[in-house]
Amino acid sequence: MLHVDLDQFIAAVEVLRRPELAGKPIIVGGRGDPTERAVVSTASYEARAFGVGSGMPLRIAARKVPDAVLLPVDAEAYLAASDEVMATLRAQPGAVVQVLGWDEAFVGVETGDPAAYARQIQAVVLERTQLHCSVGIGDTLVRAKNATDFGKPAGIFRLTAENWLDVMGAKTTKELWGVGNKISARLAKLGIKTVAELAAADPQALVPEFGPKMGPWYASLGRGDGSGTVDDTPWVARGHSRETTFQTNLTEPEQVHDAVTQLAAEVLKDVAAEGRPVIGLTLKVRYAPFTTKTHARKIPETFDRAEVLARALDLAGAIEAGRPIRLLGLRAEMRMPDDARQGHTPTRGGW
DNA sequence: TCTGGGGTCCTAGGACCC
DNA sequence: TCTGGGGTCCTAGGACCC
Repeated sequence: MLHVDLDQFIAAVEVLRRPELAGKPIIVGGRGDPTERAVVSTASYEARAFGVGSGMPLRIAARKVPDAVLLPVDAEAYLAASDEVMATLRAQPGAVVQVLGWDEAFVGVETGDPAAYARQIQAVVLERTQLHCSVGIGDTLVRAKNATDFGKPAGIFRLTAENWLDVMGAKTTKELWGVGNKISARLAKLGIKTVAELAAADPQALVPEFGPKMGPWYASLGRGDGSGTVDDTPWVARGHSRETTFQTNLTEPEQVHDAVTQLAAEVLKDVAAEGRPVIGLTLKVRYAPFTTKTHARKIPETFDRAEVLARALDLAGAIEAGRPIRLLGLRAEMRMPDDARQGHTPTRGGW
């Protein structure tokens, strides 16, 4: 199968409607204001040369590239461009398309010459949308996904059981799709630093540290193994969430009370607007300095307004118990029944 | 250097049941 | 008086992805 990934997608879309920006360092993020709390969504290659990348605070990025063109995120424009790209992929002969995000998708196809098919995709996407893409070819989803990195920009690379360890073996486990900083560090504690070491690990030996599912799953990631099937089942969202980040941290109990109450009210509106039954509603908080540590409160299914507010206040109380209060953001999540994809391979994230 | 906003999935531990 | 062994469900918390 193939993994198709648009090159510097967001920046490229911006250049298409403002051709005079071509060749300039472009940074897209937040509202395009580097004095605000926001992060970089995408930087053009010219900006990346200064060390700017996705997820970097906008303030820092702007400091690194004084001459950068800073642009606000325009989600609608990117979604429209994305739809065109995905429609183009679906129109290819024999293509089964699984969308992973605005700018990437798996394409499953039976062909004797995947490289030629990949070149064809690049040509037709460029012709139809004026966007360049890189293509990874692989015998599993994991290998195809990792292969794309070696094809960038605008190239093609192939990873199979044959060359997986030759190419990936010496890399750190963090390079793997699904292994981040935390898991990489926990693996290192077990003496596993490289992909080759993870590939050689006994899957059962990882169970005590990572659990019955994730332990063997990480071992298979190290080998590049996993599903070899592209799944084009129409997407059904399992949940929706709303998140707010405060421009300055909240420090007073009254501020926390007001903010939690307001978010709870917003998400209640979302629940009412959701056509399907909602089976859960959770409020979470984010602290500064940034940690993933959260407090959460599950809201009963009645979604009685008073009940929601009571839980919100309970959450506010829990926040205040962990003084001093330095509240960075709040998040409210609702969940819908997810009978559609029971037992699906964990890919975590994406669409 | 200081952290968006939208998602997905897994796990530990407690409550409860037979 | 002290306490098996198995199961399910729920809550809170954590990790990762784009």
